[in-house]
Amino acid sequence: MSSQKYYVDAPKNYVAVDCVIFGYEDYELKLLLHPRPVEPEKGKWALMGGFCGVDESLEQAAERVLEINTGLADIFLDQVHAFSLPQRDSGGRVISMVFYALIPLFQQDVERVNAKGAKWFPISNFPSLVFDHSQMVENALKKLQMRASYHLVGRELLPDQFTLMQLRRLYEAIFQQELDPGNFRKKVLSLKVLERLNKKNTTESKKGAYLYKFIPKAAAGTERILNMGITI
Amino acid sequence: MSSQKYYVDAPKNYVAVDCVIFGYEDYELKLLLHPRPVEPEKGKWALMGGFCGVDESLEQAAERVLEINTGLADIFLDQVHAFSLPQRDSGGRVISMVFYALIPLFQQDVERVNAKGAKWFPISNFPSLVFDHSQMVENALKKLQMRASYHLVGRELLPDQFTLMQLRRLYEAIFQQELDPGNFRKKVLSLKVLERLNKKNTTESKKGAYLYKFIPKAAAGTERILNMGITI
DNA sequence: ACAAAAGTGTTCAACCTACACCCATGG
DNA sequence: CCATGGGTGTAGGTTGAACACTTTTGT
Repeated sequence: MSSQKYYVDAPKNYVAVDCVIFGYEDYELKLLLHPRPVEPEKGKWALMGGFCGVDESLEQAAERVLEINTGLADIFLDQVHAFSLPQRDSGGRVISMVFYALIPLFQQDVERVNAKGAKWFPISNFPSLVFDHSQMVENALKKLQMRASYHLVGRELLPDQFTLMQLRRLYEAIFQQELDPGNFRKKVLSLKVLERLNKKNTTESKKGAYLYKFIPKAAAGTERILNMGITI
Repeated sequence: MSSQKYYVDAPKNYVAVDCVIFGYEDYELKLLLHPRPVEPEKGKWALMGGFCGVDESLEQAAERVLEINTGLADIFLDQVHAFSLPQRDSGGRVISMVFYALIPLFQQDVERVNAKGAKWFPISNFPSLVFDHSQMVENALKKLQMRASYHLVGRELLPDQFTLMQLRRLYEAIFQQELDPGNFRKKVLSLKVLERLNKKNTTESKKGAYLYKFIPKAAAGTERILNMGITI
């Protein structure tokens, strides 16, 4: 079927994906950047990206970019926005689909990440980026906040087992604001998507805090809205 | 700058836009479809679409498609999702960006719309569509519902002046559920984005209802969330 | 008179917010 | 003993859902 040539006269474009890669460490939301490996603007800080081949979907292209740069597969990915102003890339007319990815930082392939000079930056303080990549980050963060106010996002960013304090600190990092510990606990537990384990973590507090894990998606009840007051 | 040839070896793809065009009439949300004008699948019901040229953004391409088919410019457009499975279009590998558009139905160019057999269908009952277009409609409706629960969308779909009943009927059409007249009125007015005029519409009720209009965006206060209970 | 929509008010439950308070323990 | 986080409880305000009630007028 695709051997037929229906659209021979139609224009073709370069199509790329750019990945806004989020991780969480040291109570901070982080962003993975690398020095752009190709001209133009070679060497300047940029999002990781690549062209979309003719036999792969945009999602597959983004997975490929992630796998090459972090060694990780099976990563949460979500479309953010397509950037397509004809002059956005000084190297040519490239339509770029932005994805954001959520990476469990502790299980990354550190050597591969470091190999080409990639670095994690705190979301609150990262260098200026090539082209429209800064705007891509801004859009991606908004979309992540949106998602985080509807779904608990810890599953993709935290270890399998975690304390409620760790989950709260993650949310504080995502929304850049402090949250009331007691209220956060009650709200999150009311969602009934966490299971308390019979273990305690005593490294981060004297008393020790119960560890929780996410109920497997299939078994989880209907998730409810988490009202984090995001108005767009 | 774009005369430089940086990306000569990179793959190129056909890129298209498809528009999910929403209108509102007779207390129903409607969808504009036309018989697909080209092979393959020529003649079957489809969204209006077109290829993205090398000198225009995706948004400009969508505006062009809209202008050609409805005669309207300056239409509200919002990106929905990019569909890019390699086999999604049996005519070739086309990456398609879906937009939804909100059209003030009463000011459309009826002749132009009818010229190529286009028709408005109620959102609750439209024919099956080519390729993945049905899924595009589904995604677009969800996105519209999302937007409508954050922003009052009447500005793009209703006449300049309208009654609160008309606005409520619009929301009932978008969310496919009845809304309490009293509560809707209170909620909407509390947003402080409507201005009551000293005129009444007496064609839809015996008593007559005040007409309202949207406060111009610049002068409007900060819009607040309209909680229509949408969980995604 | 009656039906239908306009417009206002009231009640109850649910929820969010801001705290206070006790518990456990490592230093 | 005291600072820190763990965990529970509570008082007050806000909001949404359901619904009662009065007003107005065309038929």
